[in-house]
Order: sequence, then C-alpha cells, then structure tokens
Amino acid sequence: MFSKACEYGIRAALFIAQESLNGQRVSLKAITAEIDSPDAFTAKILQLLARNEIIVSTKGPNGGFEIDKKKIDNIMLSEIVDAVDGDSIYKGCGLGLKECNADKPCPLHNRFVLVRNDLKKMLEGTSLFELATGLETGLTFLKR
Amino acid sequence: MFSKACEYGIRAALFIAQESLNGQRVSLKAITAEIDSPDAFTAKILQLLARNEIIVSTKGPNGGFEIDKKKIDNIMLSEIVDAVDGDSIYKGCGLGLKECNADKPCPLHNRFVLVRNDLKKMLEGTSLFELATGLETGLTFLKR
DNA sequence: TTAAATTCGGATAGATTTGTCTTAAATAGA
DNA sequence: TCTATTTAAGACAAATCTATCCGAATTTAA
Ligand code: FES
Ligand code: FES
Repeated sequence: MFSKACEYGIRAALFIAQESLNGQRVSLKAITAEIDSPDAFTAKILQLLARNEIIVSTKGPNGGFEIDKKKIDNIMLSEIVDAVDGDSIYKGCGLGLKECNADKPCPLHNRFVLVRNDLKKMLEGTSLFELATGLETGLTFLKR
Repeated sequence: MFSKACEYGIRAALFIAQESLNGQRVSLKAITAEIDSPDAFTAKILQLLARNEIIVSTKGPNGGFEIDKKKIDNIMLSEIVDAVDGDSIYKGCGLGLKECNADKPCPLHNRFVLVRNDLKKMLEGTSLFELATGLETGLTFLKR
C-alpha cells in the first residue's frame, strides 16, 4: 500500500507530534528507537519531511526534530504520503494504465475509484493530532 | 497498490477470459500485444496463474492460454491478487508493523481496516466475467 | 520422423527501493 | 575559541522487483 519510506515517515511524524505536544524536541536516535526503524534511512525521510515543512529540524547539541504545536491538528496524513510517495495512490490506475481516465477506463475503474477515493478521504481527513492522542493514552503503538 | 506483476496478471486474465468466452485460446504474443506488457515477464506471471489453476496452458502449435468457460464467473479478482502478490494487501498493517493486530493496534488501525476491508470485499466480489463484459462491449480497455 | 510452434524453467541483467557509511555543516556550551 | 553533539548530504551497497535471454520440453502436423 505505502512504501517503507512512507510507513517510517508517518510513524516518525506521529512520534514527533506526540512529543511536540508535550513540549519535547526529539533526536533521530530517540525516533528510531521508538518506531524501530533503520537510523540512516529514517534520517533521509526526516530530511524530506523537513524540506516539505512538515517538521522542523535543529542541528547541534539538544537538536532534533519537532512540529509546530499549532500545526499538529492541521497536518493531515495525506500531506506526508504525498511528500514521500507522491500522488500515484490518489491518481493512479488500479490496473497500471499510464493514467486513470474515466473517458477510456480500464475494466476495474468504476470499482477501483470508489476504494481509492475512500482511502484519499481517510488520509485527507486524519490529522497527526487525532492519531497522537491514541498514542498518548497508550491505546495505540508505533512498534511491536 | 498492486505490483506490476499483479497488474499484468489481472489484465492478462481478463483478456484470456474474454477470448475464452468466445471459444478462443490465446497465445502469449496475442496477450502481450493486447495488454501492452513485456513478453517474458508476462510469461512468468501466466505460469504462476497456471500453477494456481486459474488459467490453463497448452504447449505446442496452436497452444496458448485459456480459462474454463464455466469457471469464468466464479474466478474472483481476489484469487489473482492473492496468487501474485500474496495476502499482505488483505492482512498487512498500514504503517508497516509486522502484522496487523487489533489487540495492539497502530494509530491508523481503525481507519485503515475500513479501507482495507472495502478493497478486499471489492476484489472478492468482482469476477472475471463481470469485467470481461465491459471489454466485449467496448466500454473498457486493457491498454491506452 | 522431422520440423515448427509454443510454453516452461533457470540464469542473468537492469531498475528501483531500501539501507549504510563517511564527511561536512551547524550549534550549544565549556 | 574549542570541543562535543547533532542533523545534512552525497556516495555507496544490498535487497527486491521488473525484465530479458536462452535452451529444454511438449505438441501438432507435414
Ligand atoms: S482507468 Fe484504471 S482505475 Fe481508472
Ligand atoms: S495494526 Fe496497523 S493497520 Fe492494523
């Protein structure tokens, strides 16, 4: 469904959001320990999220990653997925035709767009804040 | 969403179904011309579908691929996806945890399973026959 | 029986994704 | 200013996915 990079990206963003809500900036090490992901690869993804202004990175001692508190309930999963995986999941044809086109549709088109749009709406309608609360209350987990 | 192999597999199966409904067996060449896919790679996928008894292959002159007419409205897309891509799309965690587990869910679990189950139901509820009719009437297309 | 047509299977190659390593740059604090 | 800490960036490596190549096996038909 999502690439590994995207999975790590979402999990990392959720942890950063959770800690940012508590006023804490977190280091790369803390993130990869929390979400159980490869250090250097995760660092690349965090750079990408920082370049897309989804997270803020700070170098030097006590540096790390954080998210503007005020933005956390305004950052939707769709933004992260789009930054990491692009928009193919929202726009692509289910059977791999070069583009999804209702005027010359593949046989699966009508059924596929229903599911694809549901996924899109779910991602567009879910903020980091909503998911971070479940983490904070211990109801959900970022590794296992 | 699906792998390239799976996309080719579904498109190939649909073309074979359409031709089988017309009593025609089709060669690899005819298939790859119709769905615009790489020959040798497509051949591998067809072998896989044949081993999974979704299609029937015949060697020799006038050989090729076909599907038992009586089975066509009974073969669901889910079988093809499962044969080619496995069941990760039905069972996998959206955030990449080793397994999806409602007892220790990831933050996206509740929302993700809704979409994933819709996708699963769509694939389980769609037969080759249903999609092949759209092809036959010229309403849908396997390449563009 | 021979030749041609066709799929099968294994080896190989290319492309993409995933992951690592090393050095540079920035920053805080002694 | 010096040093330790931390992220940034680019080169590299490994794994996986996609695609190709070639010879073997099977079958039809002359
Ligand atoms: S054309 Fe295939 S999903 Fe729209
Ligand atoms: S645990 Fe992540 S989707 Fe179910």
